[in-house]
Amino acid sequence: MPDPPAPTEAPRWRRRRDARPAEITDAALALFAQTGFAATTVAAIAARAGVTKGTVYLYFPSKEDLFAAVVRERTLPMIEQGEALSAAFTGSSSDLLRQLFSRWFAVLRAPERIALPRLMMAEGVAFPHLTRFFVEEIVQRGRSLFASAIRRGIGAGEFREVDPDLAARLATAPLIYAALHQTSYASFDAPLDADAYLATHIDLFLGGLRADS
Amino acid sequence: MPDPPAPTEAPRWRRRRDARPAEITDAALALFAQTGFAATTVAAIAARAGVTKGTVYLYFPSKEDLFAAVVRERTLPMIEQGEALSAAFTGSSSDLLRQLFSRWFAVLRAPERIALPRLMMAEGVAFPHLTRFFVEEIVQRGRSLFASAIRRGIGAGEFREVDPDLAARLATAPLIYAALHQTSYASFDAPLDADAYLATHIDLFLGGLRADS
DNA sequence: CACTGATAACTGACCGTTCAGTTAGTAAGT
DNA sequence: ACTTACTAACTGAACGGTCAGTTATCAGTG
Repeated sequence: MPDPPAPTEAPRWRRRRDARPAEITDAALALFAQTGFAATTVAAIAARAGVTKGTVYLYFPSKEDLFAAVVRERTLPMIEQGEALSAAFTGSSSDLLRQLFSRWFAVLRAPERIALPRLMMAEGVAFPHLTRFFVEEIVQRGRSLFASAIRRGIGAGEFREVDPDLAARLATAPLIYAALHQTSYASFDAPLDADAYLATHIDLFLGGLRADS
Repeated sequence: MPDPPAPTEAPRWRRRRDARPAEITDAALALFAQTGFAATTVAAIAARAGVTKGTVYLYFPSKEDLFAAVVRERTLPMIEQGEALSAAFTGSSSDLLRQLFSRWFAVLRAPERIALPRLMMAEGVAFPHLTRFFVEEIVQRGRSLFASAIRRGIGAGEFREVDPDLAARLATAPLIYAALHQTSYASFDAPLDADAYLATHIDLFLGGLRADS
């Protein structure tokens, strides 16, 4: 005869309404980062979050909305952190840029952090609303951070007269590109000494920006 | 009574064995560039090429092989062209770099050209074989092009002593990133003056590389 | 030049599978 | 006993890939 459930047996599941959304977005981020949006199934996200597919749809109306929630949740803090650093900084503009470079690069090199920019770049075409949000709230604000630092340096006579927006784009591109490269190509490419890369970038960039010659 | 087929009536289709593969890869590139690999259906590619799905499978064993064919066909010529330019160049290393920057950027900014790097970055994880090919035959060879020019400049005392490979990565990143940005974000971002961007990059980069101070 | 197979390029209907999203019912919590 | 978080089985649509049949083309024949 079949055993009756032992009294110590754990329940098949628990009701944890408050914890679910974060667990689901965590799982979604991890899987999106690994395999992309289209190639990740909702069932797989659910499984990783320890629930079933139906539960995902209790908290998020669609796979796309889940994606949007992940992007909003996981990218904004990064920007806000940078803005706080910048606002509080009192040293030279070169040093501020050095700080920004290092912090950003450290963050971006984490596979789960660069994943969202990569996803937006790769599969964003299908989600114009989300892309608009991402560009306005992340890309532009991130760039402004660097542009302000450069403008500050020009004002102080520390840097040459250059267009701060262009210079900011040029400052950030190698950081972002290297992070993208790392997740996509690194395993087939020659190894990259990330610290040396960053140091050389800072060196060349600040060298090109310096007010002399 | 039914009309007999008029003698001038065009046949429903033509047998054009030689032309098909190129027509199919053309159509595939256009659609992959627009919507990505996963989101593009073989039927849509076939329709754009003026055939039906079955025909696509007469020429390419699978959708993935079709993708591989597109990548191989459309990226290699770009590299070979750059290598030819570099080999024939006789001026200063700064001028060679200026040339390489301009040529590459012009090519990369064409939406259909940057599409493949973007696709490899975005969906390459699913195709390790293809990614290896792409990295070894395109990414590395492209970088070597710039590294050689930089090494040449260092040898001639024109540039500072820097790691040529790192510098080459830093030289190309802004070009590639801007091209990626253009196809993904540009319609939601502030407009970018591409010529000024390129000029500023050349200016800052060569400024940072110059052998003095 | 007209006719006639023979050949292979091409079609289109079909199949098996996968997956986003739905829902009727079950069990945890109170 | 009542509410609701959660499950699991289901649906309908889409897609990659296949294949039996159709038709354009052409060499060979008279």
